[in-house]
Amino acid sequence: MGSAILPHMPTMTSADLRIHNQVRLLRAVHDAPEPLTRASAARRMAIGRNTAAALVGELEEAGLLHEVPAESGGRGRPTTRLVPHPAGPIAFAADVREDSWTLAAIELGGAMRVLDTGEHDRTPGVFAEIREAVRRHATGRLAALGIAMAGPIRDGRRLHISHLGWDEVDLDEQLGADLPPTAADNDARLAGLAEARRGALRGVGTGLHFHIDFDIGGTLLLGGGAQRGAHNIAGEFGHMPLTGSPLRCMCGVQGCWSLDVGTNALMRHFGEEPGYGAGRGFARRVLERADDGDPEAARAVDRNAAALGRGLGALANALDPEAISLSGLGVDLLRRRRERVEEACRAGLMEFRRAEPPRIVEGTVGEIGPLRGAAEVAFDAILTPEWLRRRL
Amino acid sequence: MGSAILPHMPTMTSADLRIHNQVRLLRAVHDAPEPLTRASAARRMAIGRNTAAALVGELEEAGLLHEVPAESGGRGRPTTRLVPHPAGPIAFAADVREDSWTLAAIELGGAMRVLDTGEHDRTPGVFAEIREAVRRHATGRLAALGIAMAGPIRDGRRLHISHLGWDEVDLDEQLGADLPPTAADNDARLAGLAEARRGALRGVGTGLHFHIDFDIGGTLLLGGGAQRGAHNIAGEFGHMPLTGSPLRCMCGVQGCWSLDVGTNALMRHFGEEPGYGAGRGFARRVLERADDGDPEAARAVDRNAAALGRGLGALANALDPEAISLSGLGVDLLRRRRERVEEACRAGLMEFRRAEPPRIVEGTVGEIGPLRGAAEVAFDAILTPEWLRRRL
DNA sequence: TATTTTTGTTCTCGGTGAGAACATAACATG
DNA sequence: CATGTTATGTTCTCACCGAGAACAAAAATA
Repeated sequence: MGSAILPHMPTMTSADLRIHNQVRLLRAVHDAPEPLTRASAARRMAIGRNTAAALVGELEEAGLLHEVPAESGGRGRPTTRLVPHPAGPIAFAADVREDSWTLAAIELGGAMRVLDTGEHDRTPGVFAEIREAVRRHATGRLAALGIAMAGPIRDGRRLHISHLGWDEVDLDEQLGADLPPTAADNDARLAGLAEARRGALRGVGTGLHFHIDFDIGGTLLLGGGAQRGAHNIAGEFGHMPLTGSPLRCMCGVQGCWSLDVGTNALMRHFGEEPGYGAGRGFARRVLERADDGDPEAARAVDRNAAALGRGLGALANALDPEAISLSGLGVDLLRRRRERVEEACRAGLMEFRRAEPPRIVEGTVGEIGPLRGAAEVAFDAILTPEWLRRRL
Repeated sequence: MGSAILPHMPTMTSADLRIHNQVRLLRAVHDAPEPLTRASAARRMAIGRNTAAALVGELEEAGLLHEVPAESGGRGRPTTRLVPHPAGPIAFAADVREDSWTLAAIELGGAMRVLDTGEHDRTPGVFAEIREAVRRHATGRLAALGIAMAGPIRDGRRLHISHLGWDEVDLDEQLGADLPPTAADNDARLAGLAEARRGALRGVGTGLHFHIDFDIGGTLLLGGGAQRGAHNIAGEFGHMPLTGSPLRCMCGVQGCWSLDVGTNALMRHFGEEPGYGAGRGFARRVLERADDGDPEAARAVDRNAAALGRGLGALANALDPEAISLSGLGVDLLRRRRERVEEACRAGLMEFRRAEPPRIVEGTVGEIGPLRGAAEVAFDAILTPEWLRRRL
């Protein structure tokens, strides 16, 4: 009783109602774990089979959906599966790591195919490479582009990626004007969105996802969407002082959680200078040594895991998630030190929350989380009444 | 491009479309800063004047809206103001403080009238008093009840209020079954909701509100709604370790922000035992002495303000609010130490956020924030297609 | 071969909001 | 005081929608 967000209540005519239902059908096809038929779509959408038939007919006419004979499934009249139309919209998704990039194509329903990858010199010149790759692979079906970036993107277009030395890089300027509609977002957020749509947090009303690499970043997930904030730069949970570090962070603040969780913290434990690039190998070796019984490596991993748990507990007090998923190094920490993470989390929970702590789970989308999430935000731009009105 | 929350897309027929528009009109009347006319409602809703006339006619017939002659406003045919129907729904709102309670009635549009107040003995017996007061004042118009509580309410009905010694108090049990549909929520969250709907955060897409009394609690506000969490117990930002306190909090965790912000922190500064009741007077006297130049009182207020700002900075990194509003002691701290709060906030912001920090503003709803918020959640339950379908 | 099950197709019905045209009632101007 | 202007209200027609029922079709089962 009493929902968190006031429902969006747009102006609507009968024609708008039709578009509304066409979008619902496309969204249902896109999100369904297994292919839909007309009758199953009608049931899922609580509409008549006549209405479903009309919607499917119009979307096929518009080159958005297609029907192919379904495998025989027992008694009853044979039916068809609803699949992406051969001329239907395709989204490109790009994932920009700090020294490499990947471009993939995704169609309605989520099937993904990697088109191109490359390395880059850590300058904004990477966007020229991506632009070129998009141009090379684009067809008339290309409808939207999603881009995952390893850092915050203020207002959706101003990049601040401190470990690449980028400050106030303007994405629109870098990409130029001849790309399809483009949405860029932070890679940790997109990884979280991927878990919410197609991974460990599917169906979760309130969730948190954290990606741990050199440091930790994440996103608050609400009803299948990611909380972006006023300027699109929410999610920097790693830059909250949750574990009492006396050190100054490279973000400009003292005491960030990121100083205690992630590869940088492992490196610092051994007196190494935190940095990027070769650090991942270092973290891998620390984990291996800890597995092999090296006490100092074990201590470093213990502290990382405890710090992770402490922060998760604090965030659970504030945001009350049903589940928390982890990716990157978070999966490694969880597999090796689940009890320690959960114990530290529990210690950070207010007394009355301890009987029912949030579930802490491994993300299931894996390393393609940012790419998968970029695909989802591209399709979010497609599966709208506005886009469909222009297409019909 | 790409909204945070996936839009809710319900099944809809022509009849549903009508109900949809009737709800939109009622919501518009409820939320408008000044009374609407038919023509202004039509403009605001982007519908024809004929449709507006039909909607108004049906809602008048249903006893939900009424038209009274509007004051003459220049040239043009005289029109009418849309006002609550004399037989229209009324919401009751109750605010339960730790030793007193208030009951008020609110009609569509937000006009509020206090019906009853009382003191209570800090036991759940207060609910019998409220039940009795509701019964005494109820008429056939009573449609919903909202209740503000000074503590978390798990799953909307299980109360945990540590400073009253309540643990696992079941609200449904306490209230009985013969009240109208009831929504209970935390007072800090309801105060935030009040600011979002009718106060300092009106129109803000992403906001934070904090209420400071003995400690600090708040809520994340998104699109006019409050983020509740999986079990309705989000918002305990005060129980995150944002300011490095070594102390153990009464919530069961070490290092909570609430140990450094609020009346309890002021009391502790002077070696007083944190507690409730008389503490507010103590806080008032500390503020007055600080105003009068007492150096120790000034130091205590300085530290409180600095701790407040530090925590706000950390939360701004994580949640990226456009604005942050404060109530209770927060208004006092802001008025006296705005520079200190803002400076500490800025120091806690990541470097690239400092050019555009979130606005920090005084809440404008005032002490009736929780009551006003309780009224809003009660009306959220009324202004729905489901409620309207039953009513028509 | 007949029956059952599931899905597809056709038809009619009643709902909606839009837009245009006209009507009404005020105020401003000459 | 008459006329024109402005803003709103009312009426009418139109074209859109989805629902529900009935019937048709194509499979599997008995």
